[in-house]
Amino acid sequence: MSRIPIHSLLNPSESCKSISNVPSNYRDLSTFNKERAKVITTFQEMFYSMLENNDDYNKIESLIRNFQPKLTWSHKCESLTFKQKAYLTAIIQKSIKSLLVLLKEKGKMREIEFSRKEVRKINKYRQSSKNFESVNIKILTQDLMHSNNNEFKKGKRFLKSHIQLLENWYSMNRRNPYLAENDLAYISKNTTLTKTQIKNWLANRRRKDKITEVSSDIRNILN
Amino acid sequence: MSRIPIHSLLNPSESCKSISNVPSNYRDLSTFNKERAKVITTFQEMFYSMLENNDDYNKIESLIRNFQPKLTWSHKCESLTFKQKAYLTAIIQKSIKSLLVLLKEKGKMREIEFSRKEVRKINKYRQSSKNFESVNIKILTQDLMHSNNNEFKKGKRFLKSHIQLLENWYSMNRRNPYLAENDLAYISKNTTLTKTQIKNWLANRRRKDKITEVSSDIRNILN
DNA sequence: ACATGTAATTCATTTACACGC
DNA sequence: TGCGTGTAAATGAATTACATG
Repeated sequence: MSRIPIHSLLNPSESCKSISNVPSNYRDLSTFNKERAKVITTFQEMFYSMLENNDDYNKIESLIRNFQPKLTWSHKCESLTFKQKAYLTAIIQKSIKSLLVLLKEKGKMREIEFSRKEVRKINKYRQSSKNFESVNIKILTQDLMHSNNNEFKKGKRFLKSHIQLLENWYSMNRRNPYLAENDLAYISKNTTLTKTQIKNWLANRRRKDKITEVSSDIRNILN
Repeated sequence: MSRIPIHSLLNPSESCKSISNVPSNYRDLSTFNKERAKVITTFQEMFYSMLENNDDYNKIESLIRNFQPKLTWSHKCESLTFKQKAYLTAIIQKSIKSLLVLLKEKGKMREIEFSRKEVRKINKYRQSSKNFESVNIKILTQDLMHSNNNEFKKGKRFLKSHIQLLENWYSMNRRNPYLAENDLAYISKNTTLTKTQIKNWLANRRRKDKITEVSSDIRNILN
């Protein structure tokens, strides 16, 4: 698995230097960077192991959330002014957000399963705010992009074996092709598909039948 | 031959109205538009007759170049400020450029049918020179202006009736699916396909048979 | 002119997601 | 909530065009 240079994503050392009022006591800043580098390394290991384990988005997100305070370590730097600390913190949090958005947009992750309400709120915001783009800093490197691991891209075909299983379930439940509790668990266990994917697949499958039924009706009328 | 609304492409009357400081003397502006409409009409006639005569790209380009001063007639409007004149001129020149780019990009133009040698020379040149775009040896063909009629786009499907005819010819000549003089004339007469298209189609058709033959051989071995 | 390789495009289909009931 | 429905985005096979030897 090719890796994002998370270090460069989250490491604000460049930004540190560009802070308007660099503290006279450089020792503190360098300590900050050194300590944070350790934290990032730990974070990175955990992050990638989660990706490799196909852990779900919620889990990864909570990892990131839990690491945020450690990553924004600046409050321990006593020689930094409040403003500088805030600035550093903001940079890192922005980077973290970018990381998530990026992963999602590039198909490396899928939508957080927000509540219905939240989803709508986010979409509204997305539509109204043109600043959304700027939150999503494109700090992306080629490495991440050329990895072919875009599991959650839109048209990405499911494995044939999974399709087979779904089709089997469907033909067996043709009379009432709607999921019961057990069904979802069963399919979920025997594939790597998420709950949403399974539901979507069935919705699309039902529609397909409907459409082809109609068109064959039309064909019969015409012939 | 259906025609592009060159008038609407080149006519900046809309833009005129949106000029920030519309001259107090409207007469001049309307004169400008009226006069220019005449020039555009003349231009249009010549433009289309060149297209119909299959004149080459250079010739058409020089027509356009020669007409530019007349089309950007604004310098004759005394009540317009210099800034306004410049603005009108810029609009029209932009439109003219757009016209050319449009014609090229929309597949309205195709390569001239050069001799074999010439084609290779051009391709060599094309590869070495990145400025080739501006040299551009393209001509426009007959009914190219019909907006849905991008005959020379690559993946554009032939008419079903034409395919039918070609397939019929092919199945009847399966033993020796190569064109004799008469064949070409026959197909040509009963379709709107060019000589090159027919030859290409047959080459692709022969290849298709070949491929599927091979794969059925393989299938037989495997079964 | 041809076989062949391959670029560019189209089209039907698959997956994902928004929205309203 | 789950569902039907509309539709966006991506895929992959097939089609057409063109380069080269």
